[in-house]
Amino acid sequence: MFFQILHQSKKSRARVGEINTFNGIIKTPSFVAVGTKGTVKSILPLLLKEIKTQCAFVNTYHLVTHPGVEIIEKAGGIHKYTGLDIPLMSDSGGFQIFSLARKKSQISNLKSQNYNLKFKINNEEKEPFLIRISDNGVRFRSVFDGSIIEFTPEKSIEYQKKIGADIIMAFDECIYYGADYQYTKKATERTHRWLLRSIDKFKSLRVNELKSLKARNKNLKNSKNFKNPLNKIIKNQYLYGIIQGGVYEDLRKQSVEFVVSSNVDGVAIGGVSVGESKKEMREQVRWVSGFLPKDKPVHLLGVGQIDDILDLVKYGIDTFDCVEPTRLARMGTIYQIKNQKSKIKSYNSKSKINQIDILKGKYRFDLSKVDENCDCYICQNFNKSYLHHLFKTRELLAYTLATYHNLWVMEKLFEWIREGIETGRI
RNA sequence: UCCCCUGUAGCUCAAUUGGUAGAGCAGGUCGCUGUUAACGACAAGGUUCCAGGUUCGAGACCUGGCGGGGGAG
Repeated sequence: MFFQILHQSKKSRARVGEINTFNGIIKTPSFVAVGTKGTVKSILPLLLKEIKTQCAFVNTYHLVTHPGVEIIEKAGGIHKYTGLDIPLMSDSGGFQIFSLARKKSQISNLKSQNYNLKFKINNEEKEPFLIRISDNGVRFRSVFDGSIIEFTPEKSIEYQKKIGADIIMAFDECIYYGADYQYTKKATERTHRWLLRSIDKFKSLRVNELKSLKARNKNLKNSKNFKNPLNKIIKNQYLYGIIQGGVYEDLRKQSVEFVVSSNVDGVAIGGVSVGESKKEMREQVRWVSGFLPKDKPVHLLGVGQIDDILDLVKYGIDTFDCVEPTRLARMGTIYQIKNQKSKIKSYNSKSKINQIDILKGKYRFDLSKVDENCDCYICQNFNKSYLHHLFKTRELLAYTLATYHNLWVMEKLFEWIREGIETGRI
């Protein structure tokens, strides 16, 4: 069974569960570390094991631009290619419609079908990375070499099949913040059509695979080492559909209903954390929370910050991917576990975790532990002054130490949350 | 003792033929939510070594100090 709920909270929609993949089990609620280009930046895969990171998130667009999906497939898939031997999810590339556009004006140009191939940033003409969105798909420019790449739902699925992550995403359009109702409706409906095409492609690839496997089996059956790998091949990837709908309640509800009723293995909520306020972001999740499936895992794309997570778990979110702990770590922001002895009246994530900026001058002479209340390798072995020093002198180890610690704290947070649900506190 | 070079922001350096000083780094503050991110934004910071002089006007030119570097004896 791909997903099962082990404990359902009576206080909220929060639940403790398990996602079963062929590369391991993910205990949920869980954090998904971001490893866009096939690496959780600055962290060796073996350290991820130590941190107990359960799952990582790679990006199809980035892997298509480099090194290309063919070579990953040839290497035996993303797990083998990268050494990331934990469950992996891949994003479809849909987020890049938002993130590579950068400028609203560029989207407006796209909307009005006047495709300016150049746009200005600081009076400098730039080639756009997002060239065109149409019903068929999207044309991007590679951030690696500027070459033009086309993404359609079919291609995204094909790419993701070759990459070989355990959980893959249907191709969607991450709608920019500030889009009007009309555009949001149009884009959301397009995402729905893309979902059906993603599912069709996903199925047909599976059928083809099955056929070729059966053919191969005929030759293999008599072999001594033969074990029936059919199941593994047939169900080695799971497909999630993505909910859009922007900041409009009715569109969000239409979207969740559409996605949940479609034949997917899990659902993801997209189009959040694109510049809206926290309140708006939570609202968008709340609107759909009552319609989320009970028998399928629910992923929230791109969230969260420490103080977002608990509330969203209560809305029924099982997994979260976010660059926050890893990016902040590289920028010198270190999570700190607050003194657990202090009385915590209302149980929330913020009351548990703090942030400090290790680059601040005051840490230069501070020999205290990076985090007094943390038992990770970093906190057992290094002090603030040393970490500050590594950052100020741009020593590469800085990024590794900080990322290790932040991911460790993230895992702690989710451990508390799972425990809290199991013991009825959440 | 003499000769040459030099002195501008905490540091390293800019500043057209003299038109009342700019940048990088450091220091400071802030930001980062499906990673174009070991990133980005902002603010602050100077009686241009001192004292005279030339000039409408000097960081630039002149004189004399003082400090630094180099060379010759």
